[in-house]
Amino acid sequence: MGLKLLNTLTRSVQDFVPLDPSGKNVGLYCCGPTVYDYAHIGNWRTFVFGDLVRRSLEFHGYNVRHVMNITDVDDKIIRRVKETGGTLSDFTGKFEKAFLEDLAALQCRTPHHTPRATEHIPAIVDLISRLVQRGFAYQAPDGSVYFSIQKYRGAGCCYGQLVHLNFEEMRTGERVANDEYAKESLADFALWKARVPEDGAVFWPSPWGEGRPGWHIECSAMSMQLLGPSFDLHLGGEDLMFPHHEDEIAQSEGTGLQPEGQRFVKYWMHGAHLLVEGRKMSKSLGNFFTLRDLIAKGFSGREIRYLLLTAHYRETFNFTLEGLQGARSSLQRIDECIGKLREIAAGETAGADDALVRQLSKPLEDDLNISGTWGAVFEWIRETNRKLAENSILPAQAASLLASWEKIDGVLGVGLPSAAVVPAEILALVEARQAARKAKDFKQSDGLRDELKAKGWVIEDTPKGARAKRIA
RNA sequence: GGCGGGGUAGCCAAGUGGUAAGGCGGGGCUCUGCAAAAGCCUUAUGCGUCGGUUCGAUUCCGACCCUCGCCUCCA
Repeated sequence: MGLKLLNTLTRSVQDFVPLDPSGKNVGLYCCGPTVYDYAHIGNWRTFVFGDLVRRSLEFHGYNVRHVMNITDVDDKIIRRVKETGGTLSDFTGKFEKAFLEDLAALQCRTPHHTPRATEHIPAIVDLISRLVQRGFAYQAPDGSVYFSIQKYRGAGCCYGQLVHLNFEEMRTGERVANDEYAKESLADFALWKARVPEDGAVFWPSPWGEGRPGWHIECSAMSMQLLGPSFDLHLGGEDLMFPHHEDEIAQSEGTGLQPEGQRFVKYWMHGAHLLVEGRKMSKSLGNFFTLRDLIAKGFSGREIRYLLLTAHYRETFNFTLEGLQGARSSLQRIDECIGKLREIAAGETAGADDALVRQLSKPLEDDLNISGTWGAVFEWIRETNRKLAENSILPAQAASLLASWEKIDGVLGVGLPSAAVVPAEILALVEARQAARKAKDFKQSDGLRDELKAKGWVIEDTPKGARAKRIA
């Protein structure tokens, strides 16, 4: 069975069929960060979701080309650069670096390309020029260039495919008024923003005068440059459906570069937002966390990743600190079982158990039902523990189970627990305690146990002897 | 006002027209000198409320209540 995904374009779960006639290569574009600050846990949910999509595609044997943009110029960035007094690249470089570090901490596979908007100004200008030539864009009296929804629609193109908006009934609130430049129509959006004094040193030359790219254009320019005018998948948070992705479709398909009958993007996917402690994240509620905040509280990227991956990507997820504690316990349960299998396998290798791999991965095929896969994983863990308890697993079987888990973990990405290396000093204390126990000097042995605990190691007395385990 | 998600045990969360996965937490047990660790077992006659369809509904239909998101900063 193949992968099925919910396509926002059709609002239905569809079989995933790549555009590539050979059925092998897949182009994947994930809307990346705007680097004006550290990404928060809500942002991370979406990026981890993107990683799950990529890993799922790779699990199914596709050769994925994964692109994630770095938006390093926008209103917020310009404002903050001005406040800090540094240069644009110094400012954005810091947050871009942090972003990539955090992405790695969450055990996300690194995208093959992470293009920066500021390094693609020529491609952006070319794209806008083409839209102007084709009559879909115009320069307004304020010098900015806008995309005309009306002209686009007039040419028989459809605007409003991802969300069903009734433009006649749209509320024209403050935000609209604030964004009013000199557009011909309210729905038009900026492709090129004319330079204003507040921009400081942030501007580039263009056929329409000095200025900078609008919000959506960099994604169109960079995705089409790296993946072609028509590619397979485009992902983002649900809030990006409108206007960001809707506008991307318009300006990308407005170029007319797509092959006959092909869309800019075949499958659009959107990840739901999260709540933190049951409430919408906000700084004033004190439930606004960056990844760094959570790591400072003692949680690992791996634990955070696990928690973010416990719920289906299209459901609002309630992220809590209590949940993170639970994630730690759940992961330990997996680690214990894998650790025991490793001891039994003792370096032996074997092929994966295909039936088991299929059983665990099957739910994921249905629009990434990861909860179903976790359910299957834990059922398998329990069954394995039962066999482990009765000593009925042979080394070759253990090796095969490990190989199977490795395959599944290729999608889940929670990693295999690293083989524990117990320092000699700790080992000596464990042995001393064993000797004391043998001599029935329990006062001494309990003292040694306390000493080990103080050093961060807990003794695990098993029928096969004592063993030290680091306290998480 | 328009559009779109949700309401399943103490918490998190799947799922199905035929009688509720899984995780955390709790409880019990095994092991142990005692513990700890680990493991096993257990934990919803019930799926927002009220009606309807049906042999049968948590699942389909209708109404209502509550909640969240988007409607030009947004993951």
